[in-house]
Amino acid sequence: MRGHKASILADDNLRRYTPPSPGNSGSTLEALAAVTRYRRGQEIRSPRSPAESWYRVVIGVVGRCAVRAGGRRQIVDLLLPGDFFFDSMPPVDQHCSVEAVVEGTVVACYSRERAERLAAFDPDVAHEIRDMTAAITWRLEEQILILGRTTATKKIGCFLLKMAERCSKSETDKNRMALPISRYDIADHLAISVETVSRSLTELKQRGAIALAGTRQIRIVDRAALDDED
Amino acid sequence: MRGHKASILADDNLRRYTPPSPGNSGSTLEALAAVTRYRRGQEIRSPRSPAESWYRVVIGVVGRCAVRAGGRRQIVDLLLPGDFFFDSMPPVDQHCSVEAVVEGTVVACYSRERAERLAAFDPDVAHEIRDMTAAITWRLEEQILILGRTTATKKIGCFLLKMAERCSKSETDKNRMALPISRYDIADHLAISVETVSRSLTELKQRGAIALAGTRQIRIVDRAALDDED
DNA sequence: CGCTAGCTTGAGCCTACTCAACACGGGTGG
DNA sequence: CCACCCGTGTTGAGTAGGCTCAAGCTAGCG
Repeated sequence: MRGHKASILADDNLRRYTPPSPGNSGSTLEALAAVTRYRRGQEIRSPRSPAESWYRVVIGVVGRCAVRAGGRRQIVDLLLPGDFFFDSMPPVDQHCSVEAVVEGTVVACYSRERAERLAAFDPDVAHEIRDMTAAITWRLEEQILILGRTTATKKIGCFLLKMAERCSKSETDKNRMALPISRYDIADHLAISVETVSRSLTELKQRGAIALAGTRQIRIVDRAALDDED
Repeated sequence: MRGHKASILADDNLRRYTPPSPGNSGSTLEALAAVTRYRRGQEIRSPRSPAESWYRVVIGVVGRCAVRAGGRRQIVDLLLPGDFFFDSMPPVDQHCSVEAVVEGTVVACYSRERAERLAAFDPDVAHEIRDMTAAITWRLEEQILILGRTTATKKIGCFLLKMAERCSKSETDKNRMALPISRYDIADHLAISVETVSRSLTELKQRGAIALAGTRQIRIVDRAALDDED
């Protein structure tokens, strides 16, 4: 994106699909990053300070969840390696948490206060921060569009396309994907029941839109059948 | 928000719909604002340049819509006076637009490029921009939580609470609200049919959760019955 | 070997969508 | 003025899709 200058927040060592930007010596902000490994289901918190922090997923999957009073969980935002997220202010009425969705998830944590101080000096850092908040907004809007679909099968199809897009960045086959999360997590993400997730997948398989190898290996056969509009 | 210092982007002059006067020795960014009035359903575009812009709703309601192939419209984000929004990159597969939802909507438009240049000099402006993007993120997440509700009545109830919160800022009665949009727009916002919107409202009325005076005047009677969790 | 977690499939019920009809109000034109 | 139309809102009947409850199935693991 911002070509010539090295990305300060996204260290090449940690980020997988970062645009090549060498020559970055003495990155101030990266030195502040605290990289932590989490077990599945473990809550993600700032290890150094309870204040607001910025995070970036390095390995695995992170879910920003809201737990309703009835015990139902909803994964508001699903974060893959390279994605940024913030400590969110908890909503007034429902409990909100951030947790690792897969085992061995690795997250880099930055101090928000110091990052903002750095941004005040370096306009490029400020611009980069805006880019990454734009990415957050973009993900959320896509999620709203998915949730607005009429049937569960369309939601699943759209979700699979989006996940394939995000999972297979800079990979050979954009139609092959190792689904990183369980059916239960998909259900909580799309606000449908697990049984319906399973039924929709088998329906898509029988319709010839996708092909399954095991439960997690998914190959997209007919893209048009997946984003099939109303 | 930011205490003693006056907000630069949200100047009271713009709230009163004052066209920017050239040579104004006041706020730099305010002078860049182009304030335009829109008819209902009219698409909102930058009047001065096709480049990316920042907008703020002054009067009325703005909807950021996605139109599917089947003709179904979805209002991804609903913006009330004081809310900011950006030109969004159109999604690849579905057409996206920004339009005035009520007649006589007034929108202030800023040059993104010049605002960013100003932000590079003034850290307070930069912080303010971050605050306003955080507000966008916050709205979208709330919308996802609403769409994740199980039944249409719960969606409507949650939506009413959110709207009452946003409509009656700095007003006397937080339980009384003049609903600014039609049932059809609510339906497109919550991804349910118009008939279901109407049915849910009558159900809430009969249940004693709300009281209706006409079709748009709504009084919230029992808040607990509206955000009733699963 | 039994246990558990993840996944699938079936049966019945309930919700929301669709189609349809009707009520109401504000316009416009005869 | 009334007649009419159109946009909005409400209500009803029938249908389709998703949820719940329940059972079974597989794989990994102590």
